[in-house]
Amino acid sequence: MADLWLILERLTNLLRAEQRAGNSDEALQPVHLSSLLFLSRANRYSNTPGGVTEYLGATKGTVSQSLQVLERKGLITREDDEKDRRTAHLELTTEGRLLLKQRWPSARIREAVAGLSESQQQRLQDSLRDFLVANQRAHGSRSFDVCHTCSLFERLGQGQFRCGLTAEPLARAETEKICREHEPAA
Amino acid sequence: MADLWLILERLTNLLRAEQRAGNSDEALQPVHLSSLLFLSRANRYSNTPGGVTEYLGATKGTVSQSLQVLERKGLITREDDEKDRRTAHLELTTEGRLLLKQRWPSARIREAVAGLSESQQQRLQDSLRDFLVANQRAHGSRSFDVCHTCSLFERLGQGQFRCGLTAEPLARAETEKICREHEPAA
DNA sequence: GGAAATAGTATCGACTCGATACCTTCATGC
DNA sequence: GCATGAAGGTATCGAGTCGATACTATTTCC
Repeated sequence: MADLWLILERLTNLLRAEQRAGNSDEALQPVHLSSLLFLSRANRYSNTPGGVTEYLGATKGTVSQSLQVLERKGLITREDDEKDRRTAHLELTTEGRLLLKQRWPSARIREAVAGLSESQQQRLQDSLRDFLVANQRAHGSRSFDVCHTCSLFERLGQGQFRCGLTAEPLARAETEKICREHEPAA
Repeated sequence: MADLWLILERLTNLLRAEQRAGNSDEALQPVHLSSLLFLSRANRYSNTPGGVTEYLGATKGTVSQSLQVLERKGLITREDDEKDRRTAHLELTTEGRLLLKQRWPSARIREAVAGLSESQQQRLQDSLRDFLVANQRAHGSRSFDVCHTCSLFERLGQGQFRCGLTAEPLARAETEKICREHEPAA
């Protein structure tokens, strides 16, 4: 299956080039866009510098710098955690949200996907998910999936939900967000 | 199909983190690895600074610098073109070939793929190819495929081949390489 | 209450990256 | 021919990534 590796390689270069393109005014790097995207969907356990670090797979020093850039540009805000004073929670500003909406997904990617039939899109999505799951199994890496698909997610009935890890109640909106502690079902 | 974009995004971050990891001695950036990979498979029309530039989708200035780094590290050599004195052909040194062999594809990616069944692998490969073709159709971007699958490739019989674009004869080994001028069949 | 783990920042050097300016060499028109 | 423009590259600048190392402040564990 030597070809598969080549295709994966070509795909990443292509998507990355796509992310870099269309940077009219602000000089946003791919990593900035990815960070904004992650933060816009991360739940309260994950929207921290550490969460972004795990998601991107970079070192915490590097991510710390990138987040400072985003803050300086007015795209995110930082709010100290109430309980753990070492960390902080990052939220997109209105400006950050607008920028993300304009830039992601890129027009070119959107058009390329639109060029596929419904069934091709579904097959692509399923295949990629297979791959992510295989990678997660092989290396125990984080799955970074939405809260309510987690094996630790608990339905208490009457529209009440709870996280089995922290034992804290979860608001409905929260259950749709990405969690860094997500455990896929066996 | 909002999920598909998210998965693509997650995949690129993952693959990129993979490429960055496992940099023991040499501090090779993902872009360096991609360049080496491309050059190791590019035919004589494509193993130039311009070819790498198109493949990576970066600007020629940026690529020029990266190639200087690779040359300084002794991973590639440069040989002036005989006919067009403006350009040069880049080849991997023995050291470059060895390094590429060790680092690509990364052990983690290999293991993740190995965790998929034969049919899953095939489906993934087909799906990704669909996507690349769709992108190529939507934007007329280069397909960067191997010579002998090109619509301009000509079989002259008796093991003789020719490029319909340059009208030059092609050695058998050459027909297996990647060409920047590749045109997919309609 | 002290030691160790955790979350993050500060700083350094090599490198990416886009933009701009520039240099050769080739192609085209006349 | 020969000028003009196009094409392929390099040089340089500034902002930013990136890993490594060192550091600070908090929390957790015993």
